[in-house]
Amino acid sequence: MSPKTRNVTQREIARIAGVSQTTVSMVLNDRDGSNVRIPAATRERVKQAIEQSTYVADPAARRLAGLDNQIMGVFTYEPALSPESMDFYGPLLNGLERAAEQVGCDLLFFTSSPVENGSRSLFHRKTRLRLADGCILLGQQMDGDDLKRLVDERFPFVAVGRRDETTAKVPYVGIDYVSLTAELIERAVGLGHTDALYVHRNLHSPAARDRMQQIQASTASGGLKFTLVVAEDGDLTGVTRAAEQTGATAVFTEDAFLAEDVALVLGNAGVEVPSAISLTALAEVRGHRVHGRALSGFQTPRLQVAAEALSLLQQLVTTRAEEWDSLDTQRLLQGKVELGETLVERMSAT
Amino acid sequence: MSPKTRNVTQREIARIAGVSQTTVSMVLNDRDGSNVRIPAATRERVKQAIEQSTYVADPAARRLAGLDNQIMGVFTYEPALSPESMDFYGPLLNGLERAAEQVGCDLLFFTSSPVENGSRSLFHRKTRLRLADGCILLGQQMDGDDLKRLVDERFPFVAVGRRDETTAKVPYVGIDYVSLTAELIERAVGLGHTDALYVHRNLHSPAARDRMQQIQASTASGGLKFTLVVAEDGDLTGVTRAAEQTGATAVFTEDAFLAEDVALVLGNAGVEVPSAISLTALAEVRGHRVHGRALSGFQTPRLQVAAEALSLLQQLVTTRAEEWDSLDTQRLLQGKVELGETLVERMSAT
DNA sequence: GACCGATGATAATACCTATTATCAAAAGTT
DNA sequence: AACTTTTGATAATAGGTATTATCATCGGTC
Repeated sequence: MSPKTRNVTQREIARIAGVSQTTVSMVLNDRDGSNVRIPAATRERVKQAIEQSTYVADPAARRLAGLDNQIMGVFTYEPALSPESMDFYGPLLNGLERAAEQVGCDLLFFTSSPVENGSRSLFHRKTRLRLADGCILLGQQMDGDDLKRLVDERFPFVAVGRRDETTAKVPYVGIDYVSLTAELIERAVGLGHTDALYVHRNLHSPAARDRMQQIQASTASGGLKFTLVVAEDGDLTGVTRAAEQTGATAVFTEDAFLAEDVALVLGNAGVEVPSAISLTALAEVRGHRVHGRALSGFQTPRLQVAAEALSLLQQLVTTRAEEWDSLDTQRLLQGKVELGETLVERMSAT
Repeated sequence: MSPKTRNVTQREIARIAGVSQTTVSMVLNDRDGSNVRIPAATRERVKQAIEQSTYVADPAARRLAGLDNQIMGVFTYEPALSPESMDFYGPLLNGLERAAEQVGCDLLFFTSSPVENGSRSLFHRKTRLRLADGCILLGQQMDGDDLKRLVDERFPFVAVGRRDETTAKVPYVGIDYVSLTAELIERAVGLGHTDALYVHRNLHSPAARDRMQQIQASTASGGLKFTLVVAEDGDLTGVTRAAEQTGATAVFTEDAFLAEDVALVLGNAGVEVPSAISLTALAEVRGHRVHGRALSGFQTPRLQVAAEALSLLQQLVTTRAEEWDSLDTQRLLQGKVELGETLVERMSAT
C-alpha cells in the first residue's frame, strides 16, 4: 500500500484564507456568475494563500468529479520502445511527445496489458484506460472488437492508420497509400516496365489492402502487370523463380526490410539490382539502402500523423459525444514519392 | 469537458446481485475476517454478476481511496523520444518498458511539464505526479530542489544515475563509473602510456565528477598523467595543441560523441588514430566506431539499470515510508570495459 | 417598516471505492 | 427464558474537487 503522505488540499487553503472549500474551488476555476459571486478582495486573499502554499490539484479527484485531466493514453499492440520496433514506432512516438508537450498533456503508456495469444489486450480486469481522457491506438494489427467496444462506450480514441470497420465509425489518422502506390506504379510504367512482382507478407490491415487493391487494379486495367509472391517466414526462394518465369523487370515489396531481403536473394542468384531488375518498396524508405543506393519508395509524414492524431483526440475529448458526427474524424495525410535510385529505366533488350 | 459515458460501477453490480456496494467491494478484494463474512453462495452470486458485466475498477477512485494503482511516472529533464536522445534514453526506456510489462504496471510520461530556463520542471501547478504510485527520474541534469522536495514529501521515486545530494538521501540506481574509469586508466598504463589528455564537457553531474576524480587521482599518484581540455560548444581546437605541448599519447573523452569529434580533429591535423594517439571514451561505446575501428570504452548495463530502478521503486511503493531506511536504496551496477581497437600500445619511439 | 433584489458565501451533494462501525437475525449456552 | 456469541450484511464515512441549491445580510424602494 502506498504510504500516503498528506498533501495540501483546497480544504487546507480554505482554512488559511478563512473561507470555505467551495470558495477556493470557485477562485481556482475563475467561476463568477449570477449564482456565485466573489469580490476581488476575497479572491485575492485566496490566491495569496494558494501562492504561498505548494497546492496542486489532485488529478484523481478531478477525474472522479468527471473532469478532464490532460492525460492521453497510448496503447500499442506490440512493445513500442524496443530497438526493433523503433523503426516503425520511433517517428510516431517522437511526434506524439512533441505534440503532447505543445498542448500540455501527459502520456500514459499501457505497458501492463497482458499478452494474450500474440498481442496485447486493451480491455482487461485491471485496465487503467479510464484514467486517461482519451487514447491513441498504435500498431499494425489492431483488434476489431477493441475498436467496436471503444466506440460503443463513447470513449474518445484515435487509431493511427486507416481503419475500415463496417461495424462502427472508427476515428483515425492515416496515410494515403492508395495514391502513393498508384503514383509509383505510374512511374514504373513511364520507365518502360510492363511486368512486375509484388512481394508481400499477406497481411490484412487496411493499409495492406489499399496497396494490394492498386496492384490488382493496375494488373486488371492493363497497366503494369503484377505477379504476387507471398513472403512467408522470410522465405524468399520464390522470388527468383517467379522473376524468371514471368520475365518481370521490377519488384515491388510491401516494406523496406522486405526490399533489402529481396535484394540479397536476387544478388545471390546473380541478378543485379537495379540494372537487371528495379526494386521499389511501397512503404517508408528513409535511411534504407540496397547495394549502397537509396531505395525507391515513399516518404511518409509520420511525425505529422502523430501530431494530427493527438490534435483530433483532443477535439474528441472536448466535444460532447453526440456531436462527434459533425467532426472530421477520419483523416488521410498525403505522403511523397521518394524516387530513390533503385527504380530505373527498363533494360532495353532481353 | 469530457463526455462522461456512464460506466459499470460496484453499485450497479450490487443492484444486479441484490447486495450492497460494500459486499461487492469485499468480494472483489477477497476480504474475509471476523468482522466481515460472506458465505460462498453470496460470493459466487456477486462474482457471476461481475463476470457477466464489463466492470473494471475506476483507477481514480482507487487512488482517491489511497490505494496503489500500478502506475509509475517517468520524468525526463529533456525530451526522451526524439531521435537525438535515443542514444542515451533508448536502452533505458526499453528496459523500463520490458520491466513494466513484466511486473504489470503502466508508465505515465510527464511530457507536459513546461520548459523553464532550459529544463523541464517536475513541480508545477498542474502536475499529474500524484496520479502515479511513484516516479522514475531520468536525465543528465537533475534539479536538486526537485529531489529534496520529493524526499521531504515522502513521495516514492528513484533517480537513474548516481546522486550525492547532502541535503537528502536520494534513492538511485546508477553505474559504477569509478572502477570502470580506474580500470581503463590501468590498461592504458599497462600499454606504456604516461601522458594523456582528458577532453570533457565541464559537466557537474555526480557521474562526471566520478570520472574526473579518478583522472585527478591517477595524475596525483604518478599513474597516467592527465592534462585537462574543456570542449566548449564543440570547439576542439585546443586538443591538437595540447597534445603537441604535452606529448600525450592517449586521449580520453567524456563520451563517445566527443571521441568521434576528437578523432576528426586529430585526423585533420595529420595525427593518426590510434597509431599515433590512442583514443578512449569514458562512457558507453556500443555502436561507435572511429576510422572503422571499434571505439574503446565501457559497456554499461543500461537495460538492467532501468529494470533495477523499477524494481526498487516498487519496493518503495509497497513499503511504509518509515521503513525506507532499512532498504538498500542506493545501488550501483557494474559495467564492463570494452577494449575496442582504439586504445593500443604506445608508439615505441618519439 | 415591510417587501424585494442583489450580494457574498456556504452546506449539501455527486463522483467511486475501500474500510470501519454498526446492526439484525440466527444459533448456541446456562 | 434470558443471555451471549456467531453470522451475514449494510450504513456511514473518508478521500479531494466541482457544482447545485440554499441561506443570511444589506441596501434600496414604496
